Formats: sequence, structure tokens, C-alpha cells
Amino acid sequence: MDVFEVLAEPVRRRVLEHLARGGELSAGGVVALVREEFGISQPAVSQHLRVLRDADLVTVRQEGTRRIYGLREEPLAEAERWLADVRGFWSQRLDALGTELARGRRQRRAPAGARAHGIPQTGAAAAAPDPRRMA
Amino acid sequence: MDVFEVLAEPVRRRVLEHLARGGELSAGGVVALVREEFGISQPAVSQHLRVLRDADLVTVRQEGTRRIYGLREEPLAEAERWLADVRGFWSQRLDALGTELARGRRQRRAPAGARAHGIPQTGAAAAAPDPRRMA
DNA sequence: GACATACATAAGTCAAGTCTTATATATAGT
DNA sequence: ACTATATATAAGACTTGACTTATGTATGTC
Repeated sequence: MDVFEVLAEPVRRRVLEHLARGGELSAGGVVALVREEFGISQPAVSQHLRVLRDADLVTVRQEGTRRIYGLREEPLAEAERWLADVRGFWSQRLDALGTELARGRRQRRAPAGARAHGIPQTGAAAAAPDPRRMA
Repeated sequence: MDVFEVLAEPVRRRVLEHLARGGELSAGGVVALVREEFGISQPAVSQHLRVLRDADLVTVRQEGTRRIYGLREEPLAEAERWLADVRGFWSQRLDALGTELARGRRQRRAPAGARAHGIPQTGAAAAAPDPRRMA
């Protein structure tokens, strides 16, 4: 499961919030916190924890009969980077468009090529690196 | 639909990437780009664009018979903040735990209260603000 | 060893999302 | 007005995911 798919679920997001805020938590602790708000069963929570584990968003260690869950930052950082990149490219484009308009450039080299769709390029951001870090 | 739910879909993520990288695009332009990679029909893409519109992740303007799509940063920024917050609280906690251990604090005030679950608090991050910006 | 506790897994149900094909709507051009 | 193009919507099939209850498995306790 993809990071964003995992994050799409409100219960799972809340679990991450609780871990981040409260520090490590036993599975039972998570159940207690989440059950109150969402009114779901222990197995339901356990299944969400499984998803989080499979996506490497959490760490687990056993302690007696308990399983202690903790956060793993890396996947979150990855998602964060994706968002930052997308936003970055877009605003960079906006800036480029702005300066271009300010310069009053009117000549549009129109290669009349195969480019059937899309809006005229500003050129400035055309050389920007590739954002699709996450396939 | 929630921002993260919207972002959970690979096609939609790619659309956003294309918009960010290529600037504004007509619906047809999006179809052309996405169809190649995912092999889905025009209506399928149109439905994804609808989801993006409904979640305010894109802007649309009409231009003749075309609909020109652009990116809206705000919802992306919101998601980014959520991620940054969660990560921030967690690493802050880690740091607090680290310094605590370094100080060699051994006395644990144990109120023996109702706190049935969870791991002993470090205390440092206990006063941290609330990360649940996104309900 | 028997029992309780903490947690995970199994099996089945139900709702929601993502496609498909077919069709509607709107604008432009002739 | 007729036709073509661009895009959206409708209806239905199919899949997937998120619950439920019931049960399994490990660990600790007496």
C-alpha cells in the first residue's frame, strides 16, 4: 500500500497523531484512544496497525505481552517531499509566468509541432527537474 | 473528500504532477498525458478531474470549448503542514527522551492514576501544542 | 497445567470508489 | 441549422477496503 493510501484513512491518521504526540504506545493504548473517538472494535484497530506496519510507518517491539508501537519518520518525510516538490514546481511556474509577463515578451516561438494540447509554455520552468519521485 | 483521500489515487497524483510541471493544461491535455501511462478512458480521467475540482485542488476556467485546469496550492500546503507537524512532534519527543536519558534522571513520579496504557511519559513533550489541525 | 490478558488473524458482509460504454451538453465552425 | 470537437454525466459492473464476530496464539500468573 502506498503512503498516501495509508494516510487516506482517518483512523490511521489519528493513530499517527497519537503516536507523535504521546510517544510510543501499546496496541491496547492505541485501541483505547481511538475507540473512544471512532467507536470501532479492537480487531478493527489491530487491522489498521497492520496496515501501518506493512507500510513501514511504524515500528513495533514486543514487551512482555504487549506490542509497543512507535513512529517512523521516513515515509512521512517522503510524502512531505512529494507535496513540497509539486507545490514548488507550480509556484516556480507562476513566478516565471509573472516575470515573463512583466517583461512584456510578446514573441512566442510556435514550432507548430506535435504539441496538440496544453497551454503555451513560459519556457522558464521547462528545464525544471522531475518531481515524480513517487511512482 | 479529504485531501489525503484525493491524493491516495495514483492517477490523480500524476495529474497534479503534470499540472505542477507543465503548467496549466486543458482537460484533453491531461487525458493525453495520463492515458498513455495508465491506459484509462477519457471519462475516467474526467471523473478524476471532478474529484480534484470538488476537493479544491485545482482551478478551472473555460476557454472556448476547452476547460483549462490549474493547481491550487492551499490544500497541498495543508497536507504538508499536517505531515510536518506529526513528524515534528515525534522527533521533538525523541529529542526530549534523549536529553532526559542523558541527564540520568531516575526518579519517575508515578501518580498510579487512571493511566492504564501507554509508555511512561518523558514530560518534556507533554506540554506540546495540538497537531490535529485536520479533523 | 489452567487461566487470564494482550493482540492478531479468519471469514464474511457491506459500502464506496474506479472503471467501462453510452449519451448528454456546450461551443465553434460551415 | 448541421456537424465536429471538447468535455461532462449516467448507469452499471467489478474491486477493494473497512468493518463485524468468532477464534487463534503467545505470554505471564497462580
